[in-house]
Formats: sequence, structure tokens, C-alpha cells
Amino acid sequence: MLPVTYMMKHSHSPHEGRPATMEDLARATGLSKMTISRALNTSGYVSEQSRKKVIAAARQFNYRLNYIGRNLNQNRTGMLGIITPLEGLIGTYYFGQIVKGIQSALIGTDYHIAHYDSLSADFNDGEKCAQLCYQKRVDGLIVIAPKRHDCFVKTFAELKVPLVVVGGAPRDPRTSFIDVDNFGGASSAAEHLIDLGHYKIGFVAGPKTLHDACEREMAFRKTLARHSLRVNEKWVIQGSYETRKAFHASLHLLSQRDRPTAIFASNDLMALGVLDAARIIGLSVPEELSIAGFDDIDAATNVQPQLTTVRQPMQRMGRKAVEYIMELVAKGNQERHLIHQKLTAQLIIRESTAQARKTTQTTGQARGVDKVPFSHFVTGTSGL
Amino acid sequence: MLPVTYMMKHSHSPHEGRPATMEDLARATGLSKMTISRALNTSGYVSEQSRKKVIAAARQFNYRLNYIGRNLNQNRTGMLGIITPLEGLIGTYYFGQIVKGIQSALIGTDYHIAHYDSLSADFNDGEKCAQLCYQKRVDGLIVIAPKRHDCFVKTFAELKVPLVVVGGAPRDPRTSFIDVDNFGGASSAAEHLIDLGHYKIGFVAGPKTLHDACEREMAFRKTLARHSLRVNEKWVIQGSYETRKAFHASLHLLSQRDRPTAIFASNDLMALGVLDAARIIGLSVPEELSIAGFDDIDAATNVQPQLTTVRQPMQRMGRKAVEYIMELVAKGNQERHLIHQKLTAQLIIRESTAQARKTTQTTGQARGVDKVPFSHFVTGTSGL
DNA sequence: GCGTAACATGTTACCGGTAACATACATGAT
DNA sequence: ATCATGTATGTTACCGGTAACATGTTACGC
Repeated sequence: MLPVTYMMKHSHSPHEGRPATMEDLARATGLSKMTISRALNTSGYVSEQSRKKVIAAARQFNYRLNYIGRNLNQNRTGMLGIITPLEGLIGTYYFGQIVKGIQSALIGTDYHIAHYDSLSADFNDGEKCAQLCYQKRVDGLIVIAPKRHDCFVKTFAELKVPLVVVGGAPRDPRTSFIDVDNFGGASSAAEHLIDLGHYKIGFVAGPKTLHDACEREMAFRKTLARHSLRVNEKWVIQGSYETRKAFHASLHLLSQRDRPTAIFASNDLMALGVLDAARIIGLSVPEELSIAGFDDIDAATNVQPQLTTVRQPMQRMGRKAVEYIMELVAKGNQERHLIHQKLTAQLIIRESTAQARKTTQTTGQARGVDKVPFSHFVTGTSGL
Repeated sequence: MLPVTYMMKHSHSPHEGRPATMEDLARATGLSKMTISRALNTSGYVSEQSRKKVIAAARQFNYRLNYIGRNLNQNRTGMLGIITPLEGLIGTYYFGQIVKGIQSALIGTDYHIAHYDSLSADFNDGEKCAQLCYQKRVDGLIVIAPKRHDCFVKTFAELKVPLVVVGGAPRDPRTSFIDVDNFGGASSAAEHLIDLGHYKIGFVAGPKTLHDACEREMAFRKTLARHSLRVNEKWVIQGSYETRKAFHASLHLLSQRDRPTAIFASNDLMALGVLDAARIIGLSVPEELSIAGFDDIDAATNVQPQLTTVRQPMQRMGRKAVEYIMELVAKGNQERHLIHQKLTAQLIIRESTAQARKTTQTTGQARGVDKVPFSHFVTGTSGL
């Protein structure tokens, strides 16, 4: 053991400043480059003695595997491209969780994430798409952009890069996607409210530009229809997936003489806005107003009362996406193995929904409503 | 011209499925690989005729430069690592804008962005840091993590990867950082309120764990002190940089008999919460309450009244970071060229701040305050 | 004692580009 | 005519790994 250390100290070490290569280790240990490779990758046969020598030398020279070299002949980059909007006003939590799922699926692999902004102008240009992602920079692509992705998704598909869209199903059926079953989830939430005896049910819609928001609204309407309930359009608020706008609009809605006894918001952030509004108005939740959301964000369990909501398996969507891409990468993306997957969304019943009161027929105004200086937020709504 | 095309069609093309290489183009055009390289990179001498031949062949074979090959002998990856908290990157204005600045600075270069989660457990392990980023995968690192980065920043510094921290100055003076002058910016906002004649000034603090939040609070306190004004601790709200918590806390604060005539919130999101609270309470802004924020987010100009705020040059911070890294990369990161840069934050005076009313000495309660069913949100605050 | 299999290591070629140097021809100045 | 210079192209080597194949050694069963 001692002579080995001695030898290495005196063998010519890599030039200062230049990182050590396998070649350097080979010279230092007196072994061949190939044995070094085998020792460090624990592949093939290497004697215990040689392995120790190599490890010691690697440590001494602070050797790090150079992926570029490896990748060049394995013809892959170990980079997975993910495309998201950089400043999606919509659901930080949503994107974060999906990417978290992706990251968790990448643990143990040698894949890294290259990030691209879906709103970047570059993606409008097909050639740029290719230049950005196809030149062996990424082995696969995961698109998590709820809007404006059809154009470049198509381009990438033509370039035959393994690609999957997460959330917000694209129109083009030749593209693989993984999404949550928005329709089923929203249906079960609406069903739940109806089961509780509610028939005056309001709805807070998400942006019309988003596919999932439309699916949820559709589900809401169809479920009510299936139970022969009419949707009162006065109780349908057009929201933007944000808390504040939903809050202000709910203030208005809930202070009406004729108001719903339950509200289904198409995401949790807006449900929180409704909850805040109810509190200000003086309506107790769930006694006087049931509220259901969608997503099951952290905050849903951090409010009083805890929010009944539909859980989206966001992390699982991310993991699924990785699995799919990996499969394609492994197969060399040969066959056109498309998937159109809709993961089920689970209704989580908590404290914000309750049996509809038979007695409270919402004939009178809510407690405290007439005392609120109402003109302020009614006239001010436009600016929000 | 015609014979050239003819020739190419009959020359052996790359195998199906395998992307074309320069070798393929060389065979197809009858030129050498080197000439192909020169033609496509417009470097060195290439005759117009040859160039045209090459371009045509490249188009025909749908040739794309393989970066791995190039990178291998240029010993760089063209990847810039950015480290942010995952849930911050997408959706949060602050991170989004900084990354946007970074992206814009990368246009025209052949650099791409590799993203890493600052909250990943991997970064607690020095060896993992190296494995993740140092193995020739990134040429430089930009850290935009407001907390918990000291540990791994130090590790990367030791690995001699060009690195810069954006925002949230680290404690270790041997690390380069680019930040906004939080102290100066917050001071000018406080100064502005004082200039308007306010002396009863409230403050909405950000998370104590964040460096910038502390700087802003410090600036607020020092500025008041410099003007011989006492800070009333009852008017200091501990916020979390979020709208909702600030909203609920403000409701409480503003309905007190003895309340401030101006509030400085340490970010815009919280200023919006204060604005909403004022609206509910029935205080008109800016007549009865001046509100100033920090950041100048989009929403600041989308509310009524438009928010007076301190603008952070987020995109510029991103661009500066790239410039710095590029400089280091070009120099091979040889010398320890540290920068500690504080970009100035600009006070933007809009509509939410006004001269303090001499008459309104806040002796009486605000209009409508006693009419709000107060018990509801006071008791409920804990859950928010 | 010999053949076979498992073990241990080395050699060669190659991944897809590019730097460095070499070659060849044209042009224009001396 | 000669030489320096500019232009156009080719050759070779190399970046840092790994696959594929070759070689040599040891161990074990028959």
C-alpha cells in the first residue's frame, strides 16, 4: 500500500489548472485508461487491488468524470428539456410540484434539467426550436405550458425528439400528453355539493384560455344538468385563477339577496378568495356557505376551515412524464408510441363543505352584509 | 448548379434514423470534413461555390450541428447553471424576471440554461454539488436562492466554478453577488412618506429569514430615526411577502382607533393586501391612507389607485450576472475577480401616496369600521 | 494434465466536431 | 522572374470517454 502512494506522488500529475482525466489516472497508477474506466464505473472485471489504486489516485487528483466525453460516444446528453412559462401567473404551486415530481424521478439517474421559457419568442421560429433543443442538447422534452404550445410542440414532434406534454392537453392528437382528469375531478366535487343537499351552487371559473379551466367548467355544468339543476349565470364568476379577483367578485356575489349556498371554485387559490369574502361578509363556512376548490395546494390545509378540494396528482404527473420519456429514449424514439393519459383526481372532503341547511333558504340577507360599506368595493372592482 | 444537386441525390446519404454528421456532408459534397466545418461556421476561407454546396447538402440531409462533439474539444458545455428554489422559479415575478434577464443576455450566444433546485437535498452534500454541476456540465453558475445557499455556494467556490449570487447577499465575502440596494430603496420610500408630511407610518415586514426583507426593515427604522420619528411597534406587521396574510393583518391594524396615515409594505404583494384591507375598512387611498410598496410588479400599475413603489431592476440583475459569468468563463476563471454589486432601486411615485391630511388627525375611527362584523376575521386570523 | 470458464487487463477504434499545420494555387509587388 | 501574401482546401491529431475485441492469467472440474 505504501509504495503505491509513494509512486503516485512522484509520477507526473496533471498540469495545474487542467482537471485530471482518465489518462492522468492511467499514467499515475500504471494501469490502462480502460481499467480506470472500469474501476470508476464498477463495470467489468477489476481486481480489488487495482480498484483501490484507482480510487486513491482519483481522490488525490480530485478527478471528476467528464460527461462530455462519455456522452459523445453514447450519443446522448443526459439533459432533459423542460419547457414552462417563466412567469405563469397561474399556480406557481402547480408548476413547482410537477417539476418536483420530475426531479424526484431523476434521482439516481444521471439526467439533468435544461429549462426553457415557453413564452420565449424563440419558440415561434421552427428553426430556433431545432437549434435550441434538437442539436443533441436534450434527449427528451417535457412541455408544461398550458397555453401557446401547439405550434412548437408540433415542430419538435417533427424533429423526432421524444416529447410529452404535461397538463393542458394539446389539440394535436399525434402528441403524447399526461394530464389530470379535470372533468372527472370537477364532476365529483359538484356531485359532492349536490349530495350535501345544495341546489343553489355558484361557480368560479378559471381563465377561458386554459384547457383545464374549460374542462372543469364543463364538468360543473354537466353535473348540475344531470341532476336537473339549472345553472344560475349570475352565480358564475369569471376568475383568473388568482385569489384577489375571486375575492372581490365573491364579495359582490355573496352580498346579493339571492345567493348560492355552495360555491365550487375551479382552483384553490380562488376558493381562498371566496373564503375570505365569506368571512368579511360574515357568512360562516361551512354552516352558511360551502366552498370546494381544486388542486389541493398547501394552503388548503392551512386555512380555517380546511378546504374541501380535488387533489391533482401533480408530482405523479411529473414522474409519469419522466418514465415515458425515458422509455422513448431507451428505445431510441423509434416507434410512435403515443400516450394520452388522464390521471384521476381525488376528491378530498375536509371542513369547508357541509350539509345544506334546510332552514336557511337564503331568504334574508347574510348577517352583516348591509353594514359593510359596500359602495367601496363594488365601484372599485373594475380596477382589480 | 444542376449537376451538384444530381450528384448529391445519388451519393450515399446517411443511414436512415441516424442524424447526419459533417462526415456525411463531406462525402456528399466531395469536400473534406474540415471544409464543411468552416462553411457552416463561417470561419476561415471557403469559396462561395463550396459554401453553397455545403449549405444545400446540409439542408437536404437536415443536418444539425452536434454540440457534444464541438464541446468536447472546446472543453465547455455551453450550459449555464441557475439555482433557484423550484417553486420560486416559475410563477414568482421576482425569479421570473431575473431569469428573463438572464435569457435575454443569452440571446445570440450558444448558451443554454440548466436548472437546479436550491432546496434539493443534494446541495447539502459537497460531493453531490460537484457531481451535479462541476463535471463539465455547466460553465458557470448563477444562484438566485434567497435562503440556505451559503453552504453550497462555498462548495462551488472551492471547485472553482465561475459563480455569482443574485439577490440576497451571502455572508461569505469571498463570493460575488449582484443585488439591489434594498437599503437605499426602502430609505427613499420612507423618506418619500415623511416628505409628504406623514409621521404616523406603519410597516409591513417581510420574512425575517430573508436578507432583503431585513435590509428593508432596517432602512425603514433608520430613516424614521434620522427624522426623529419613533417607530410605533403596534404598526409594524410581520408579513410573509404574501398578499393574504398582509391583508388580514392590515384589517386589524387599520381598524384601530390609533392607526397610521401611511404604510410602507416591504413588497408590492403585501401592499396590495393593505390596499384591499383599506378598501374593505372604508379608508380611501391615498386620501386617508398612503401606501407604498417595493418591487414594482405588474399588478402595481393594474390596481386602482396605482401603487407608489420602489422598482427593482430584476432583469438588469439577471443580465449583469450573465455578463459577469461570461467574463469569468472567457478568462478561464483564473483570477479571483470578485464583484459585490448593489444596483440602485428607483422610487416610482404613483397614486397611492399623497400629502398627509392636517385635518385628519386620525382622532376618530375610520368610516365604517365599527360596522364591519369584526369578530370574524379577528378570531380567524390565526388560521391564515 | 488439460480444457474451460471466470477473471484481469490491454489495444484499437470511434463518437463528432475543431485546432494546428500543411499544401496548393492565384494574385500582385518588387 | 521571384517572392510574399491571400485564398481555398486537405491532413492529422486530439478532446475524454467507452464499446468491442484481444490477450493473458488463474482456478477448477474431470
